[in-house]
Amino acid sequence: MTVSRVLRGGSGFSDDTRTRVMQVAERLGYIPNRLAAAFGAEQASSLVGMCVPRLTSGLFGHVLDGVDRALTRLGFQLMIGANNHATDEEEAWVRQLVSWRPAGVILSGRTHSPGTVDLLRKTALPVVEIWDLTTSPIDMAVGFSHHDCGAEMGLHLIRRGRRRAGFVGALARADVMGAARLDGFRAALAQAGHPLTDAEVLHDAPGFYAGYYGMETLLSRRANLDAVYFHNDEMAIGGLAFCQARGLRVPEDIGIAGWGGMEAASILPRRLTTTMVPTTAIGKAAAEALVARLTGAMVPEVTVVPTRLVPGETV
Amino acid sequence: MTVSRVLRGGSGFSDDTRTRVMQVAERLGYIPNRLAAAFGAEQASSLVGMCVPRLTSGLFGHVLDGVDRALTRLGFQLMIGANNHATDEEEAWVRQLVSWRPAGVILSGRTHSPGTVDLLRKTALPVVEIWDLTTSPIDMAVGFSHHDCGAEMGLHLIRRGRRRAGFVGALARADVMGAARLDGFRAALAQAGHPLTDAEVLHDAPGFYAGYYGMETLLSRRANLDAVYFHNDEMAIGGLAFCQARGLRVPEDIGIAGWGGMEAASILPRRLTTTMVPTTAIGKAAAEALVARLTGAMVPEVTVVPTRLVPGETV
DNA sequence: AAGAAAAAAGTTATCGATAACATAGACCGT
DNA sequence: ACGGTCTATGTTATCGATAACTTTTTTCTT
Repeated sequence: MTVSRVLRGGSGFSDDTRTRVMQVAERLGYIPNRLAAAFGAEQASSLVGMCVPRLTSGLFGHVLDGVDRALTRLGFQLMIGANNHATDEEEAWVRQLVSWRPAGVILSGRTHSPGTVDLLRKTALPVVEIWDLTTSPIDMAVGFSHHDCGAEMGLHLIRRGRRRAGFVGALARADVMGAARLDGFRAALAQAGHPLTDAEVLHDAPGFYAGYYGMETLLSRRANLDAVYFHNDEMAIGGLAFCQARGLRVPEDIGIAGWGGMEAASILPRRLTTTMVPTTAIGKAAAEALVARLTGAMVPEVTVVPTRLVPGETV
Repeated sequence: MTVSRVLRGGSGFSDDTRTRVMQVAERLGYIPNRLAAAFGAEQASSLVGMCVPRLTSGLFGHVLDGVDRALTRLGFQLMIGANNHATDEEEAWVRQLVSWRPAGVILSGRTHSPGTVDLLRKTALPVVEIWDLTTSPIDMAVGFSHHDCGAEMGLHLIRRGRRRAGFVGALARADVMGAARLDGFRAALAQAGHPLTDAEVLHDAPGFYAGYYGMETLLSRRANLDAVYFHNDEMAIGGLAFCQARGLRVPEDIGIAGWGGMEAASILPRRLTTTMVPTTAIGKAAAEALVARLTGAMVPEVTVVPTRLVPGETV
């Protein structure tokens, strides 16, 4: 017990004892067994789980980074998983995670299987849902509205005089967040009296290639489009590449807009019109909300981290 | 014990008992406590730790993805950390990880603090070092030689008639792998009789901006360069953007080469000359080597996953 | 110096899964 | 019916940290 007290930095031991314990621990190369500590203790462990749609997404890399930095600073360890936009994969992962008795969980998105919600409610684990806001989170939510992002961009295109806008997405599986942007975009255009002309949604990873070929497909169907809103910046850059290859002038012949605020988007020959998403800030806020909840602090149910539409030179 | 046997799918129980156990487990929403299992058992847990330089790197995102997919399939959970290219941060992370008594560790790079190596040796944990090959790994290594990548690109530039080559890097902290590429590049050029003209190494994150401004700096010092090799593709694209902004023709006036095989690099107006790195394959191979070692199979100490120089249209 | 109070150190029980061992029951051939 | 063999089920001890409690030692007060 004295050793345990010293190593955890509590009180109830003399300086002399502390020194001796430290020396022996050092000499033996003693490494505490967190497994035993977490197992025995009634209280929360220092393990946090986080599930992202895909580990290869540039945006989520930054979110992960924000979460990891915050958690490391606060003395937590991060366990990650990917759900590939499938709620059943997420449920399988959450089930595994819960068996490790973590202190909390960070999920991405607002859509979860009933089993996942049930499980998390039953275990009463602190949960932060990030990325897409929901008004009734399982526990806490940190993010922004994808619907509003789409609507804002729709309005922006209208204001810039665009009248025949299209959309190119790559909603692999059920990427409901990309779909929410499309919904918002469509709604804003309709409200302005110039409804969405056409949408091409590929069943593919949302990368440069998908943008390139999605643009090609869309233009082959509707040659008279004057703007295209892409699922994300990578796809928009792919679309831009297609325009250059075809000799289409941007923004004179056609406007291009992306989403996500990829670094490359601001350094292209023409700065891409896009929406900046504060990825790292979201990760940081999510980690801090989780830890605050653990320490018993009051935490707002929903934290809005605003996005910012950046008018570039492509619309 | 009967319940434990049933849930782990062993033998020594009747079909009737299995059914009853399953039903009750289902009804109670029973979730096994892996903490207790991993704690009590002498044998390895189903936890694997992985440390990457930065979570925001596109390449490492793919490596993580490869590792995660393979481990999930094999029934393991992944704990991650970032070392920001600092061996002491890596050591701190490894120390935390080891206290969770994981089944194995995946580290990136061949450079580790003596404390890290000591700790891993002492705990006799299976270790896979990925990304940069070493001839004497702590335990196992999966990757390729960065030095060779640089040398190969040096030779390629020489063969394409380039005689005054420069290098632009962004070796944040101690990115020894980028430095290894520069070493190989420099050696190959020197051997061919046309030594490296100049190198600009920024202390910054290796992204588009750094490439753009690194190129600007390098050209302001040496206007007569006929080729520049970049730390990675993102920086090369940044450099390319600078050339376009300045009206420099690529590859006529100056050649540009990158590294990493970023997806965007193959869809740019001019396909970037770069080196493709089989990121996902490395992750998969690392995970499989680790698990093979755990099951007692013979595992080669060093697994070479070859890179491929892709001649594009920028040199 | 005696006794109270505080500080330091020690003891026991606990968490849940499971290895190792023990027992109960089923089924067999003779 | 009896021992032998096999299968199904049960019992005990264990892993390491630590909460809760007890005992020992030190310090302080009058």
